[in-house]
Amino acid sequence: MPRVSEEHLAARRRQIVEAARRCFLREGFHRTTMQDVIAEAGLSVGAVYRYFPSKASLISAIAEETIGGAEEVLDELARQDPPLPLDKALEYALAYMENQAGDEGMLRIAIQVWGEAQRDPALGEFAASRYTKLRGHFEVLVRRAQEAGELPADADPAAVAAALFGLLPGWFLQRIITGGPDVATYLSGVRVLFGRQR
Amino acid sequence: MPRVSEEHLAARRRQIVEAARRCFLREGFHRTTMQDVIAEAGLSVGAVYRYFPSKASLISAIAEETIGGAEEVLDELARQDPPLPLDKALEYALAYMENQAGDEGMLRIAIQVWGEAQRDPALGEFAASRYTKLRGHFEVLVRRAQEAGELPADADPAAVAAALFGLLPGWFLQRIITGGPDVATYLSGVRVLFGRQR
DNA sequence: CTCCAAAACGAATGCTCGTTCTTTTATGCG
DNA sequence: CGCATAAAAGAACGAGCATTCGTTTTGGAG
Repeated sequence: MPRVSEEHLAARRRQIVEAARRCFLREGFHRTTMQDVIAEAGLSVGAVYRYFPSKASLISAIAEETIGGAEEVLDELARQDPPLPLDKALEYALAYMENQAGDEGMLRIAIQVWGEAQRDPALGEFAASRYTKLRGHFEVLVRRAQEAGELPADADPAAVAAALFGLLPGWFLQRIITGGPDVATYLSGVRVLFGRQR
Repeated sequence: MPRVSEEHLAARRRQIVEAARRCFLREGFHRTTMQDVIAEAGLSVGAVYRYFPSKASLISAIAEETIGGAEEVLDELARQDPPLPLDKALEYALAYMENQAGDEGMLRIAIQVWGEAQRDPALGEFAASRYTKLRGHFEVLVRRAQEAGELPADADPAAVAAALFGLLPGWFLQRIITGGPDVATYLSGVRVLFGRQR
């Protein structure tokens, strides 16, 4: 099997990442063994190690997928023209979160990444930069809301973005840990706090 | 050393828990070994296993401490008379969080507990019930705010409480992962979203 | 059709770690 | 003062794990 097509290589890689995702979802990073991932992928030790030199590299790949999904959504959100009012934007973002909060969703993995990021410096830096970028998308929205007169012009966009952004993990943590409120209920609570139109 | 005093037993237990806390903070649950905790406590294997029958039980004890700290604060918050306006209450709660968000703080451990709670059913149920209780304290505050006319009487107190509560992890996650905004900045953003007085 | 290198395989390795268990120490009571 | 016993010690065990590496398979170039 020499020099196989690029597509073949990419497909194998996906096959392994998907297997890892299922395993990590089921058992968490530390309880899933390489053997678990290998068996789930239906491959051999050697095959998997050809694509990922270590378990940590597999975890990184999964972290990338997790954050990448949210990034796509928030990126599109920030691009909407005309810009969505902030509460609609929040609704849009939370709709994605609700999708990913189930047993199969990426958010359970995101929570594990946070834990891991605290002790794996490489993952820590990666997470820091990507989450900062994520928040940046909200900052764009806030600026546009200011231009539209929806928010006071003298407000600090970064601060408002941080508050809005915080409402996302604020929701799905409660959802995943406590079985908390659904998005509609949560949003109704947010809107009450927001005064009225915002 | 038979039948030693209650205080001695309690002190030994604390000694072990404190050692574990330091280790877990430094290396996370999975990278700290029992040997690490034992060495940090300056005790022997046998001594530690007399107080905690397993590593999981040590993790549970730490989880208890972590959540217990927040519980005390929010409990007191809900009892304040006259009740604090919601933004002041948030400020109060966030002040505690800021205290615990540093390298030595319990919030880093809380994040690990979330990951663990997803795969250890006992810890999962424990976290679910305790976090629900935590949110309940905010619900009390919301009801009182409604009585004071600070919020519309027809709002769902549980929903508003969830939104407020979500702002806490929303802050310290950003802080710990991305080095995010300090509490004052975050609060300023929250207040902008809140319209004005709320 | 041949041949070779890339790809896949999987047995073996070596280490780490949680836990057990036997032995030693030390305390308070009689 | 010494005995009974709780507490502490720490050597040893055994399972589980990530990773290595020598071997086998296989696709495609010539």
